[in-house]
Amino acid sequence: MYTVKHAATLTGVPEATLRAWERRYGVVTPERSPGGYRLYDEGALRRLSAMNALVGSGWSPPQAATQVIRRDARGVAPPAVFPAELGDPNVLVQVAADFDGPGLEAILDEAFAMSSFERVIDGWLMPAMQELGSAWRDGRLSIAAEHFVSATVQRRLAVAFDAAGHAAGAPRLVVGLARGSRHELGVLAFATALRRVGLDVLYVGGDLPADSWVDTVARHRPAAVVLGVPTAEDVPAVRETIAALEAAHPEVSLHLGGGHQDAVGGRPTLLGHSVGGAASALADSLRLAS
Amino acid sequence: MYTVKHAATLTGVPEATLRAWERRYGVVTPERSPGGYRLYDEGALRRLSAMNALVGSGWSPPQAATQVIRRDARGVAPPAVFPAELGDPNVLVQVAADFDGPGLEAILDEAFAMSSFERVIDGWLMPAMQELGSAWRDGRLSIAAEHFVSATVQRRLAVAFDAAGHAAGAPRLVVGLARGSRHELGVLAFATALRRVGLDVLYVGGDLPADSWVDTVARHRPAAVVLGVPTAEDVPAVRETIAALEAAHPEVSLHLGGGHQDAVGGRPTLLGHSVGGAASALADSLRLAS
DNA sequence: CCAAGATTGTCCAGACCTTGTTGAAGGTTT
DNA sequence: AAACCTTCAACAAGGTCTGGACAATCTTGG
Repeated sequence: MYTVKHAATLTGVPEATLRAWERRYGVVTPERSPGGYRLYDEGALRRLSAMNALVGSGWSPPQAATQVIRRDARGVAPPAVFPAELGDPNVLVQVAADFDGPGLEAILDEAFAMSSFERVIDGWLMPAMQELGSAWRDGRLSIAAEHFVSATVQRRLAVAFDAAGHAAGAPRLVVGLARGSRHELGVLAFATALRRVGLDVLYVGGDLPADSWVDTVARHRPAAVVLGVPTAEDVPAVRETIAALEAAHPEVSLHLGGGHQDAVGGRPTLLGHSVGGAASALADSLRLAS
Repeated sequence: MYTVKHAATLTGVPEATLRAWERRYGVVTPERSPGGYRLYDEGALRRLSAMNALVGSGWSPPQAATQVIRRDARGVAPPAVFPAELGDPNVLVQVAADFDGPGLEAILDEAFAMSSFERVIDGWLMPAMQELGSAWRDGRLSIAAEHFVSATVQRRLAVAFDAAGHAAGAPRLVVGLARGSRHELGVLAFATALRRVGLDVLYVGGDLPADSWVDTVARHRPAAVVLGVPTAEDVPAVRETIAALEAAHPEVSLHLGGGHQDAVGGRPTLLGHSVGGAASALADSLRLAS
């Protein structure tokens, strides 16, 4: 149990505001000590952080409070809370089960308000999508539910990618997936992170045949190419694409990302599994090279 | 719920005008906060946007208002907005050839500023995408270029879909593609148009197997199901999905859209090839039925 | 074609609402 | 005693309310 001051530092909301939110919107009703001191528990803190995140991303306070209360009443825990800790990846599974569109939007708002884009992707979104995938494999979730969430998340990432804007004059990269490969989510997140470190990213999407990769590289002369390897089934097509690119453009530097990057082998650099880290490392190496 | 200022920025209509339209023509009657502040919901915003579009294309305000009100009350489609000159569909082919990202963004901005969403889709975007496809078939364009443009356009549509918002309480629809079907562009545009006529749209994306369609319908009991048939290859999977749905949920009404809707046959309603017209016709029939 | 009248977007003033924050007066904890 | 907490009142900014007013524009009758 935490006192007001403690709660204020943990949530980042000033004490007075904490009390005002309680009085005006009833977003929490903390226990009281024998002497009348507020005592916040973890749940209260979670709600306050959630409210703070929503308000921070533009929701009006009463709206944010209603949202937080409504969701809490239904037992869906908000994703993120404390400074260091991003939330439980399972929340996505729960909104997915309910096909709760507005709830999903709120959760994404909260999550992205909570921390940097890169941290949210690495620390929460990708694990949560993993969890979603295994919920589907376990039969806890229909594929339609998984689809619904993926589609919404991908739309959100698309917005982020567009918002990250163009960087003319910076080293150029071509980013996408090999023929047959369609799980764009991770590679789109990575493309966004690359834009955010100031690179000029050409995103070609999924399912691009090897000879098209060759054409694209011939035409744009990128400083580097990034291929996603989201599933084990993608490995052969990725190898094929790499072979074609190495034959036609031996000078271009190849990089692999995604869950099955290690299974590919060969010369390409492996980017690892941290979107943020990989993006800045790649930017550094390209800037050094140029 | 949005305050006046928010509503003004979202609809592009100045606050004072918003109030005047309410006072003079009663085009909306927003809820009020306890303190008397106007609170606009999604439906109000849609009506205001519609009115703004009509006024912008030359209608007198009272006419526009009665039109908007009548459509909302009876589910009747708004008349076609003025024949504003939409651009040459070939421009897309040209930016595609150059992989000109910023240029493409600019073209899309311009197009969507030109007229209503529906008109831009029907009168420009879909023809332009057709043109793009045939440029690729003729070898005038690499598949990578086609990909690049499709991916960008789809992101733009995703943003529009999210911006169209939720309509709680309205008839619900499930919209998506059958197993193996992956050309989401048209169906996503249609889903957006459906939201814009005030329906509660659950968009499930592409590549959804027949039994998942059945599950989704069982869970959400939509008033109608919309399946896209973008290519001739999709026909068998669409038939399979229809058969499964008719077996499990004979009461739900099925609708087909997309370029190859005619090839499917059977009982489902054909939506035709105009996004705007089909959306309001569908809204009309659902509202009559309920 | 012009003048009278209606319409429409915009603006204004003074009152009221919303919300984060501050302060005073006093109780609690250690 | 020092540090912390309580409530309640009040405040400053920023936003919004109403109702009227006004210039520009459109419509209408002559």
